Amino acid sequence: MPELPEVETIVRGLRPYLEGAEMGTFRLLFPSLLRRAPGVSLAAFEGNKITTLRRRGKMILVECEGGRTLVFHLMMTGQMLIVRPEVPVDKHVRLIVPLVGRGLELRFRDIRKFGFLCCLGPSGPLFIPELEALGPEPLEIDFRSFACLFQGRRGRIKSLLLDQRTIAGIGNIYADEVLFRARIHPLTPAASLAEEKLRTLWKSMRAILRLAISRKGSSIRDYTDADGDPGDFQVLHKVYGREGEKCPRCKGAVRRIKVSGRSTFYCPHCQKKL
DNA sequence: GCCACTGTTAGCAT
DNA sequence: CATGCTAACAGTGG
Repeated sequence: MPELPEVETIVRGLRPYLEGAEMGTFRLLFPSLLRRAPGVSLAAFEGNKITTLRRRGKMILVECEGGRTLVFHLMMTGQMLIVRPEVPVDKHVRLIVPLVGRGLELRFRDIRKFGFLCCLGPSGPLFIPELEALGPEPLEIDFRSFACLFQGRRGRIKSLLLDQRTIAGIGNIYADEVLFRARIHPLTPAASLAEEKLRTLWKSMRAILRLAISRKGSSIRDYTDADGDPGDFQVLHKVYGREGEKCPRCKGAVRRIKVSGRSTFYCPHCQKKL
């Protein structure tokens, strides 16, 4: 579930707990969490101090002294929790990282086991394709560059917004919300969008993501930030999950279709097909 | 119980 | 190469 706004919220919540903290002995409860593990040991991170927490797309980067970095991806159900050690460890906890001297630990919990962790740095790889292949950040890209993303592309606009190599961090919910705000039909061939429409799309993308971040993301299913705050952007979802409800703009009914195998909500009246 | 559905992505087919 | 489907997994709801 976590898309860019949720991951950004999680990172901001974790910062005060993690930056400057020394990591103790890792407990890896689900070894498959570790991706491309050969030659990489978590033990190399023990005793390292965390310097900086960053977000890239939907990934969380934990940068450590000594040039090592932990890259987490929450996929659909991953959670990063800061808890006291006496809090019971349930069966979905995949990794425990004690924070030395703080009476707390970081736990990676993930019901569906899709999430992963990559270790970068000395002795391990410096680059991983997951990170390198990522497209630009939606809140950093300028309009000119944004427009170029869709030139000569044959895909439908929603599919491309979801494609992390095209642009990073947008998932199913925000793709629908952005397209609704821009009044663009999700099946519109991306290359057919006129400059004016693309500018509207760019502005809508920025507005929706910024608003969602300010509301600490959307509380859906397993999501909460580090402090257990579920966020409240979901009440502002205009179309996502609202099949049959009235469009807030024209009062017509919100429709649901499949695009790239994903549930897609839109208003057929406001978002005309080209 | 069974089946359909779920917010992501890699990998394979086209 | 680019694009589209499906499986990977576990839980929930009809």
